[in-house]
Amino acid sequence: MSEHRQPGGRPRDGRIDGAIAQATRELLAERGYAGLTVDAVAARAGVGKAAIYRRHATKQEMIFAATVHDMQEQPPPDSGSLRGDLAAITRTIASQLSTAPPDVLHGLLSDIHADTALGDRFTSTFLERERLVITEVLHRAVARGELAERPDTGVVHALLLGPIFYRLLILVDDGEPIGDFTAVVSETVTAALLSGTARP
Amino acid sequence: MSEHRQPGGRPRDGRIDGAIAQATRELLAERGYAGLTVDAVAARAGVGKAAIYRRHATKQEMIFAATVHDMQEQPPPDSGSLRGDLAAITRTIASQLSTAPPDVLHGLLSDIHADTALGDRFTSTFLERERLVITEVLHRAVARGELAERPDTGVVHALLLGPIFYRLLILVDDGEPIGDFTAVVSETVTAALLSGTARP
Amino acid sequence: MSEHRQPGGRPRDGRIDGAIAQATRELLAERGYAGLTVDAVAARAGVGKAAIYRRHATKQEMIFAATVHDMQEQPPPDSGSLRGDLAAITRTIASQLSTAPPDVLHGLLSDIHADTALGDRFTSTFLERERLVITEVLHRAVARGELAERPDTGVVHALLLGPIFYRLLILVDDGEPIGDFTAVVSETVTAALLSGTARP
Amino acid sequence: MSEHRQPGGRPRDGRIDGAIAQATRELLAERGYAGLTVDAVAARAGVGKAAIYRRHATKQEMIFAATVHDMQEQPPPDSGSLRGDLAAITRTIASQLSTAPPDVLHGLLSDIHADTALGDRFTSTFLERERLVITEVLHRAVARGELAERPDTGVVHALLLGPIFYRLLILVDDGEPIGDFTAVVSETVTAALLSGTARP
DNA sequence: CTATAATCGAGACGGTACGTCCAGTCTTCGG
DNA sequence: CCGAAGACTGGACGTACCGTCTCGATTATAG
Repeated sequence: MSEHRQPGGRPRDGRIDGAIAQATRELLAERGYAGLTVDAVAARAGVGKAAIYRRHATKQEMIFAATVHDMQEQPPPDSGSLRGDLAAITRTIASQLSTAPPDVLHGLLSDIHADTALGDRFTSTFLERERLVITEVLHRAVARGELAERPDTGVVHALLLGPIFYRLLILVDDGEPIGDFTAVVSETVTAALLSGTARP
Repeated sequence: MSEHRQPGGRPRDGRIDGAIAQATRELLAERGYAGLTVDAVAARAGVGKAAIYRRHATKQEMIFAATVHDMQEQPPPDSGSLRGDLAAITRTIASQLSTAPPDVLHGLLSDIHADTALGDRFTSTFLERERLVITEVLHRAVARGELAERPDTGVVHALLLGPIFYRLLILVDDGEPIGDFTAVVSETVTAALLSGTARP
Repeated sequence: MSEHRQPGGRPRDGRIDGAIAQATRELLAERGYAGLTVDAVAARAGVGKAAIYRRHATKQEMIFAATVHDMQEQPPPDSGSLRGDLAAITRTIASQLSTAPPDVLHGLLSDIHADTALGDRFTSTFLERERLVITEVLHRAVARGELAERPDTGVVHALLLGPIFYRLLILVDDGEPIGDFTAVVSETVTAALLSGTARP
Repeated sequence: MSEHRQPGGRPRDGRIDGAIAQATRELLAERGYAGLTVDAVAARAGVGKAAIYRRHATKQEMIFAATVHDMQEQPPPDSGSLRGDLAAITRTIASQLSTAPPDVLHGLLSDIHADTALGDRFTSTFLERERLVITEVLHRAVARGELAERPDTGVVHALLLGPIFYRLLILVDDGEPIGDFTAVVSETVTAALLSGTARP
């Protein structure tokens, strides 16, 4: 859904992309994922449906673009210790996951798993990037001498982010502040790694 | 959606409930969550749509009933140690989550979070039961003297089941056998609890 | 159900109106009034149901539009005598009523009397026009000097068209050719008017 | 739909027939022909649906029985003249047609023409009886010497009853009292017959 | 300065599914 | 067997929404 025109013809109006994204986010907040219709987005954005479909192949792509647009994970600055690096990662993920309501994230995940193309985009945009971040942090720990060998990235990935997802997307209405929880998670995984427990 | 019959009138045909549930499961497997239609379920089950809607208010309720029908978690038999109990829990959950394809579970979670009524049923049917299981296991560990005080159930809940969900529903296509992974998870959480790391 | 387009938007495809009307007429002929379904009309016309409901609020409106589309009665050319004018009217009505099978006309009348909006449209489209035709013909007769005063239009209306309706829609399967009968009717009414019998 | 029980088993409760008929008539008056449902009739009559279908093969038969149950035309007492006899017939028919609202009669006619079995019953119950009445009256007139030969019954039938139907079922909302109109009709037909106009 | 070409809002199009409503049948219980 | 109650199949209804297409009007670059 990009790279599409060389000269000739009227250029796309850049403001429209923003209007679509904003209308999408507003309507998701107002009516929920299931209640979102493309017609409503077009109306709210003051835009024709064709303008939307010229930019996004499906409704799901549109939502994807509008909600996760800039979630591009970067490895955290080296904090000097594995403990600090993992804590930074959990905090970042937790705050990103908190920006959208749970029903939107579930809807998105559902559509992602129903559509191969979107699934691949999701994997390469997020999961792959998360893997890289974790691999980098583990690499630092090995270089520092904190870890004797590099643990399996996939295991750490699930161990570290799984509880955050579960807490935010499944349990949802726990009263406790999420900050305390992320600290427990990173601390637990750090301890497991340092003690060699989390070795498959 | 239950207990609504006093005498008089033809009783519901119990076989129909089963036929609907089975047709739903078959079609979910064949066509995926998004491809499931109520008409197709009715046709496959050899049943009128009215019979379905007499039992389930919406398509989502029908799927919910058909897929999670008997997933009623029981506390595992006392294995004699916290380590053994937690390992049993992760194995059970992992095997239950593996029975349905990921797109079905995501679809269901999505619908659950889009519908308060369904969400409440989900919470009380599953999450609450999982909480009870975990609370019971932690209670045993305290009684045994393995733990000095009872940790927060919610934290352990997310710490234990989160990675399983993440691994099965988000990462999905990891080559490794899931059994090894569940062992790592339960081992990690056990270690954290015994060492007192997972205290909020 | 008309005059609703200012610029903007794709214009209605005029061919679709025709396709709907024709499919409706064909299916009425093939399956009868009771056997007509909107889905079948859409399928036969190669058209979506939405296109039908964009044009007609209900199935009945669709049938109404398809069957009585162009039945717009005009006063017959002045034949020079009341007798000739009335004969022309009965012939016209009889031939129009013969174009649709009786079950269609009864179904339509039934629906018309069940729905005020449709009833008003029917009245203004047909009955009013028939009244005008008859009034005009009676006016000519007065002008010619055939009649001393103008008889009540409603009485003549029922006296002239009632027998035709009854014969075609109620008795139905009389062997005699309808042409002979219309002649008798117009002759009878003419005689009654000229002799002053039909004066209330 | 009759003649069906010799000994054995519980006898039919005769009061039920009446309750069904009355509930049908009430609901027709309240909700119109199109709004009548069998369930509603059963509920109003305090009766099971089976009791209705044990007595009437279809909803239409039920309505037929409830509305036209006793409309059994008898030849009017000999008034001494064709004029008087025809006037009696039109008055009787007009008063019978006025007992049910027009939408009910149209609905019934529509269903009658959609269903051969009902159509035959209608024909033999009403049309045939009307024919007999008219034939008898014409016979009297011939015997009296008022008419030289017996006119075609079918023609007189349509000529006499057609205007009444048209006036009551099609035009409907004419302000004039129907009594005046029936007089005009019978007078017109009488004159036509006596003068020999209505000869095919 | 005109021609070409892609854009825009608006909204109609085919298709598909939803959830509702009845008709007519069947099944239970009790009388 | 009759009766009330109510579940059953089957199938149409009218609504909603998706993704596509068409219209007339705009707005750039290319010639």
